[in-house]
Amino acid sequence: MAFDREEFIALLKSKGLKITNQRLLVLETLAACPDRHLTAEEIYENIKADCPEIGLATVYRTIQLLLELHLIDRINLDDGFVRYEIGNEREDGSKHRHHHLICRKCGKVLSFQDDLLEELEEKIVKTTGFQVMDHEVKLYGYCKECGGRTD
Amino acid sequence: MAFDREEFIALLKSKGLKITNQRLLVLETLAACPDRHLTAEEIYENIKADCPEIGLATVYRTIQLLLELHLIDRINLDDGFVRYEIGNEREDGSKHRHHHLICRKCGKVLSFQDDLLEELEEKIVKTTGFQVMDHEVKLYGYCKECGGRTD
DNA sequence: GTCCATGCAAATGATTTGCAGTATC
DNA sequence: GATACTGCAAATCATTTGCATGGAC
Repeated sequence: MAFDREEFIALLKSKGLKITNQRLLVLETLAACPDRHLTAEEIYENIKADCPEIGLATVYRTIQLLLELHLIDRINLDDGFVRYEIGNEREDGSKHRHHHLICRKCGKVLSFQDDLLEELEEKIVKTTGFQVMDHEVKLYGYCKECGGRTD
Repeated sequence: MAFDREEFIALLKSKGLKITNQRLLVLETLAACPDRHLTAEEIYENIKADCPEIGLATVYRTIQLLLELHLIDRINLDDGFVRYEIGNEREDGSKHRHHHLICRKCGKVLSFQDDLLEELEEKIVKTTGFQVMDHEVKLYGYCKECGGRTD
């Protein structure tokens, strides 16, 4: 899952958008690093290896496009950089966003999947009438390697 | 809780920091709107009513200071602005951060408190060895008033 | 009086935008 | 061949910083 080149091309076509090498490269770069969380600058640097003429503005414009197509997600780890990762919707189309464990010492980011929040979402609908469609969870702490806190 | 002027003054003194009107005003402004989530610019505009000579840079510097003192929290609702709110630690000093419900239609932000995540945190320690110290949860959806989704 | 804090203006840095050239359809 | 997309450079906008003045202790 995650990235199907033909599917992406078909999607672009169906929207009347052009298939360009740059668009393929940006999505491929994000698909190639499902565990890393790349900044726009990192995506740009990665692509420049294969395609030195690409411009940073194009990377930003493509990211915008991919966000609108719901192919990628934006993550903000509050380290001053916005990051992006390939999206993962469930077969039924509902979001199955995974969450992030952020190490306060080394900055490493681990991902985990958990649907524990469904219980919480139900509770919220009952008490506030707010309909929850999506959620984002960030957990801050210390990874196994960094262990002892140094706050 | 939330804001005690005398306590704040004592804290500044104990750190060798000076008590200035600007510092008091920034913290008072945040304490006065516990439910709103103000941007630096909004805090600045609010204070200018009482104290027109205050500079935006001072607001930013004071926010930085208050974050370091753990008196306020930073929230990022991904609307392009970073927001701040008065902190609320529990008596035992542990964090009791509340979470945010963000309406995709009107942009309203509701807060809620819930410790449901403690269960999840335990699970994470067991499976990954990651020690969770703090967490942040954002739930996106539609508030009671906006009801029907318009995605 | 000392030194920290402030205000202003200039600097920074991520992201965006205008525009002319280029590639896709 | 028309038009959407790209690359470049300039513009933008939140936030930070340098520096001289002002205020707290």
